Amino acid sequence: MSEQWNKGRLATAAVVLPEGTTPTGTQGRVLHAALGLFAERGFHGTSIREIGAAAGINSATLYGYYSSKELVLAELVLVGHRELHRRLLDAVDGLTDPVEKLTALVRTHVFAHTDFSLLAVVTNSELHVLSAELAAPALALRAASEQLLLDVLADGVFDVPDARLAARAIGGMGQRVGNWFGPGQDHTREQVADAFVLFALRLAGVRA
Amino acid sequence: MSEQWNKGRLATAAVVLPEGTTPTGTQGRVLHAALGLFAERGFHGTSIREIGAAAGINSATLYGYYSSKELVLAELVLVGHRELHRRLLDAVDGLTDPVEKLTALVRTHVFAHTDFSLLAVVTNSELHVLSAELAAPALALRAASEQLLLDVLADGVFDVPDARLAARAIGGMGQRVGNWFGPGQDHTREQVADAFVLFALRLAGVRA
DNA sequence: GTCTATACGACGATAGAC
DNA sequence: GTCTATCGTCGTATAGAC
Repeated sequence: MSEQWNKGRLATAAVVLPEGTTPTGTQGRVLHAALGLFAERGFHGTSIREIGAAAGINSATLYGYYSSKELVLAELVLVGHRELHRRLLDAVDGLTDPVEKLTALVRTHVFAHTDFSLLAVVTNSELHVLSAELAAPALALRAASEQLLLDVLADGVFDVPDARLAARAIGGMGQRVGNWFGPGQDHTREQVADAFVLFALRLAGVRA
Repeated sequence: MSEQWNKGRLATAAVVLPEGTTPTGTQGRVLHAALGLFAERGFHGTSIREIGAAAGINSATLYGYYSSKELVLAELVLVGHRELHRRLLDAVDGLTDPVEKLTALVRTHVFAHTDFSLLAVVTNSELHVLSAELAAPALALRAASEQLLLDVLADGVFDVPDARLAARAIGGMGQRVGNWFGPGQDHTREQVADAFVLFALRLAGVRA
């Protein structure tokens, strides 16, 4: 499912959620509506009435699916973190060579941020709104994803002054992709991924 | 001026603004209060009453200094962009060697994000709230700062597949520093800057 | 400059009919 | 499942006294 949207803190991008693992029907429309609005205006900048209108239902009907606005955000944030973590796990599954692993992780990270840029923005920039209890599952997934990169970088094959700083640098450059990648921009997702893989390998001291 | 603060989307950091170029007295307290609250809860998550309380004045008194909440944010966003741009200009002033220029830019960029992490976070993540008119001056400064990096990277000495993608990558890794750097973390600002300079040089194809 | 008091619209959420 | 109607609260901003 997709829809064009006009944003503000990000490039124009389609409102897309991972398929198969997210609700369909009215509940799915609610999630998509909330995703677009949260990405554009932020959680506190979006009202329950606006979400309802964008989903084609009355705001009161929303409460049949989610008992608070915060729970809508919690679901989006969890979906985003789950999708990224699942993809990263799949990407390194079966690989043994550290360079191949780093390549796969960066490539996958970039694609997650190009293919689901709105979800990435919401997931990264609105998580802080959630209560500690609601944020916890997402934070655990985030820590696990970071550890995946950290383990690869600490493998010994690479030449970095500090694996944690290298992980922060690589993670940061990938995370920002969600803020600028979009249709009105002249690089393909593959070009970005290829370039960022090269950057990450060089950054980690791999000589081509 | 500084004060401890407890956040959520960023590490614990002091509420600091550049000195000399920002208001003092009550107006200064308003700006500092707003900076801490906007960083922690976001613009829409912060009320005029909370800003007043944190500044030690009644919310109505605020309107003697700023005629709307949006104008408070606009000033912070402008201060942040102005400070970064000024520092970047100073950093490369007089330099001719491209490698030295890139080194100075990255180092300065990192320091701006370690020394004014709250301002960096607000500046980068709440700018989208402003109307086009109020955002314009900050966006112009941002474009100028990006161009500074782009010009250096396009100098010919470096080996990158695409200077714009390299600039995005370097900018992204630096920008994220504001979200995790803080007192409760075991790297000094110099360690971060040294590491990120090395990363940026390698990324740009400079062999050490 | 700073306060108290207040206007008034928008907010999240609920009750109850269909 | 979805609606209309509404509750109580909190939002930004202003008026006017001191």
